[in-house]
Amino acid sequence: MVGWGAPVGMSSLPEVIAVFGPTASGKSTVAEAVADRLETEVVSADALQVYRGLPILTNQPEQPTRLVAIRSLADEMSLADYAKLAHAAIDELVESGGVAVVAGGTGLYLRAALVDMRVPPAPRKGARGRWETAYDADPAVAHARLERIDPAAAASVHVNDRRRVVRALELAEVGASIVPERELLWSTEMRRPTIVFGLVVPDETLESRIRLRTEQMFARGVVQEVRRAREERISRTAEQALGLADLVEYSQDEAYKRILVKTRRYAAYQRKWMRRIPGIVMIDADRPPTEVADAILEVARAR
RNA sequence: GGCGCCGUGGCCGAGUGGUUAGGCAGAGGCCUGCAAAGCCUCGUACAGCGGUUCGAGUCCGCUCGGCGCCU
Repeated sequence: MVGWGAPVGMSSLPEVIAVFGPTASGKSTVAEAVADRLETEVVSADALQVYRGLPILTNQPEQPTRLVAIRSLADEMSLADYAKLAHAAIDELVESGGVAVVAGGTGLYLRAALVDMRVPPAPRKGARGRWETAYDADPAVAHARLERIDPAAAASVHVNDRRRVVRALELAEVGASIVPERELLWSTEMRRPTIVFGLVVPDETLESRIRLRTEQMFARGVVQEVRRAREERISRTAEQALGLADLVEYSQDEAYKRILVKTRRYAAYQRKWMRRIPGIVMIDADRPPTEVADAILEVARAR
């Protein structure tokens, strides 16, 4: 990958092996196989699998995986929280076993796990609500205000982007900025020696896997799962789980269709991320997971 | 066979004489504490043919297709 080289003639592995790919590409199974062979564990980089209570809907892996089911549905999650936990998990695995396997579905989370992005501070108490109110009163005025106190931020955040205008204002107010001093999101400066693999699956294969998985979700009882989960408070972040709203607002048949459409869209989104990850090594994943895992280990060792 | 209704871009769906409806899907881009999210950009379609008109998706006729009702 970058920043380090293996001694010539020696077979050595990077400290972190990351696996990324679109939903239903077989990420978790492959990652588990890789981890098994290396006698280590998988650290999940998935914004929704962190929640407990929706194992079917969020397609949580069967094998115990780090950072899966660690939060209750009432909790909010954030990039900064995740990054801290991910770094700790990776460090622990590397220190004890020499290598950690990171498997991601959420592009941003995967990047945050691998790179040391300096995530700007959390909003001060009340700041978020205050700026949201201001924004709702008049977006143009809010944006103009941002322009005065943080021109760079104003230039990079569109007036219609409520979330970011609000976030930028919270930060500008305390002297920070939503605009990073250094581009780290796409940086090749990893925290540790790392190699990232991208699972490549043909369109038709992905489509049929998505269908199969969605059908299985229903067969396994997502409807009941969601109904039960809905009885309690669900945080704004957990609320975004794909299908969570559809399953209560629409008939089962209609919900199935919507989930299919959204899952496809999500897969396309992940593929875009995949293409942009610097230094990513594409691996043909249109074959049994164990073979994919072998291919990954082979490439990783050759580095 | 007769009568009536309908036929809009991949889908849904406004529009009844004179600027681009809109939504969803799709494509491209952005993204630094909500990322399975959010934001930006991108579509000249009106079943076909003919007619009326300065001008028709919008009016008239015929044809085709669909639905309904009646003999």
